[in-house]
Amino acid sequence: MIFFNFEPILNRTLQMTIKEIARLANVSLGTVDRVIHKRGKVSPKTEKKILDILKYVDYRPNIYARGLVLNKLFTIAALIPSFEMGEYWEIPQNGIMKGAQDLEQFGIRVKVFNFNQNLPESFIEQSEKVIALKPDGIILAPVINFEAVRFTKKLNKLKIPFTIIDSNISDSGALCFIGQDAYQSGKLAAKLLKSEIGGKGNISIISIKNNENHNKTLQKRIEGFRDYFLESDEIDQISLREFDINQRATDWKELLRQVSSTPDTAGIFVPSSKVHFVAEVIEDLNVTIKLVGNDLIERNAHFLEKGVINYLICQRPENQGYIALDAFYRILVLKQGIQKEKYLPLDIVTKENLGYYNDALIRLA
Amino acid sequence: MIFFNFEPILNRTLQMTIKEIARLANVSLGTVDRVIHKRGKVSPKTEKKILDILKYVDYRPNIYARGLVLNKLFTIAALIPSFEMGEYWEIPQNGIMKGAQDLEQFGIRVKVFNFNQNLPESFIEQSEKVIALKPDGIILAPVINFEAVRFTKKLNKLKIPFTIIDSNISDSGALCFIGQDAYQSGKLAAKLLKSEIGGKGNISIISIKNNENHNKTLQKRIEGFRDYFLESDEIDQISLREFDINQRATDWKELLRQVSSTPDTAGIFVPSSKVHFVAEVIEDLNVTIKLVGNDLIERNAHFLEKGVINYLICQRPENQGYIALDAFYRILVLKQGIQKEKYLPLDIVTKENLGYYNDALIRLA
DNA sequence: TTGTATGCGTTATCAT
DNA sequence: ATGATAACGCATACAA
Repeated sequence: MIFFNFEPILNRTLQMTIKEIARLANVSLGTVDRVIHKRGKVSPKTEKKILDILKYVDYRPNIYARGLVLNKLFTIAALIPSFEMGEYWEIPQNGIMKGAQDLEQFGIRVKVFNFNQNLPESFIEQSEKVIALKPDGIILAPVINFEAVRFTKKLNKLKIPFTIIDSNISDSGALCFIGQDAYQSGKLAAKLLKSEIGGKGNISIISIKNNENHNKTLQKRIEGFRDYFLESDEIDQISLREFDINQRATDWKELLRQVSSTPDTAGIFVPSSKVHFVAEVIEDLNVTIKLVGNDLIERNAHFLEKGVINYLICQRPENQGYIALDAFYRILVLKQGIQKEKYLPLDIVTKENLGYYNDALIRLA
Repeated sequence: MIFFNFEPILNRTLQMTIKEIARLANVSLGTVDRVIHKRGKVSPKTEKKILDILKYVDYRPNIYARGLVLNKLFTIAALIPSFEMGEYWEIPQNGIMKGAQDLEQFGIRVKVFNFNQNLPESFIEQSEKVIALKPDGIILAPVINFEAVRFTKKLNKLKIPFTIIDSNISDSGALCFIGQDAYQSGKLAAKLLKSEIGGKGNISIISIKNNENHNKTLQKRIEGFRDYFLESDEIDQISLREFDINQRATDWKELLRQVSSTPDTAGIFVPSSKVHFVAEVIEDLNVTIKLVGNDLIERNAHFLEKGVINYLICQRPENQGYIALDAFYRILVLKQGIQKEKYLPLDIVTKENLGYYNDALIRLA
């Protein structure tokens, strides 16, 4: 039987200081510093000698000393949708604010700019404010895809580093993307709903939107949902129907009521946080339709607890904001590298584990 | 319509320094320091004046400066079970090692002590080594309950602060507990299994153990599992059977095969990471029994992918270790407070979302 | 090309 | 009871 007993950390010697390295190399600490920061004006010979030592002792600067002397304040701008209380974007924003609190003492400041996700001109207006601020970094939620792409191009020209959260833009030049795999999220929803309805029956997919824009996340979730059944062998026992509801129509609630109560519906999938609107209808009609949706907002949690919504699939939106901020901390302050893509787990939330997702925000990379 | 646009951070003035506060109070910075650290030898009058100013400006020390001057190395000992590669405790240990890496530059060092969880004398031996090290803090996994309780009493006497992970000890005097709600975990397992078997049939609960000890976590999970059906209205459509398998018996695999293949079994719940042993049997017998268990270890992930295990309930064990370490960082270095209890979410892992749980470790509070 | 001096904010020690 | 000062490790401006 093999037992492990790691002790790599304790075995390491204490961190070397520049002073000690200077002594080892028989030079002054100014010279060592010039090598470390590649400021030149060092003879090739001594440079090599110092580099060798640095490598050998695995020199890592004392972050306290560096933080103290730099005494720098980094400003990060977050450009995310506005929201009313209880709506989805409140959660990522909370994560950003929580990160701001934690990282303030490390020299990271945050300014949030909210735009109306139904008005491209609002995005443009706020994005110009962001640029005027000349931040050290930007966190971008590209929910208005077309304008967001233009914005990223501008940022690349201005050489302002940025991270993307929520939904990705390919080849945007972003430092990293933090978000979800929407396609797989749809597949997961399909699996859960199938299990709930016992493997056969009619399923409705209902998209509820507030504008005409093409919503990538919604589409990918639906795609994944559909594909799950296409790949399944029980394809003939399940039939899918799709409905679109536009909240701008004055009678949208009535329309929603109609599509939700289509006869012989065993299950409904709403690929967004707006699933609670359908839950209201189902509760009101008092029918037993299994319901799966996305995002743990208060309204959805309410119906989850009541058993009207059966499953919610979540993407740790609070962590998205926090991690985006932490990424800048690691890059700007700690001068570390970070991974280019961070896909957060697709959490399955149900009545039974709901309680432990409410304050699940945890720091870590 | 109300839109939010938080900007609390940017509005705050730059952090005050002790020097500036001294100037405001017309004293030297030595006096201010004495007040801050309650070292006395300050006249009540000036003390009050300084305290008022400190409060007014919401003084927060510069952590870089403090870290630099303290230049202290804290040693944390982790006392956790030993493991063979791929076993459950490898994961919490990995989380601890990851935290050690991240926090090393902040002056936190970690030494891990592994004990054999089937041998109380091994725990005693390792716990004595821990005490001999005189660490600044201890992370304890009290899987051998009786001995662990005695150990915590000793720690309280010695005034060595400690945190508890995995399963709790009530009134132990620990700084905090980081773990799971085992009872609720069992309930969740019941819900999932019930949904999978379509709400009726025979279910077996199989406990696989390696010793005679009373295992609190296992018991609570089973309790929760049972209670779910007791509280359910369909109680008469489901029947529960319970089996115990002791791995010390030479023929335990054969026994496991027998209980797993009990006729008319629609579902099996294994309240531990050892569910893969049952999965092997089910796969071998080539029967369609729905299977739910705990913990995302490699062997279980394997059977999840194959569809032999239907659901795994996980408790972010990697984060448990990381958070425990982070707690000490916050207490010892940042001198912050922490919450006394941190229950991690009960994650539901299935074939469809498995991929995103593999590297889900994230820093944060 | 190299070495030296100063200061960042806090803590702790020493005089007064 | 209070004030002055050295030190932590690093970055940088300046002197040699």
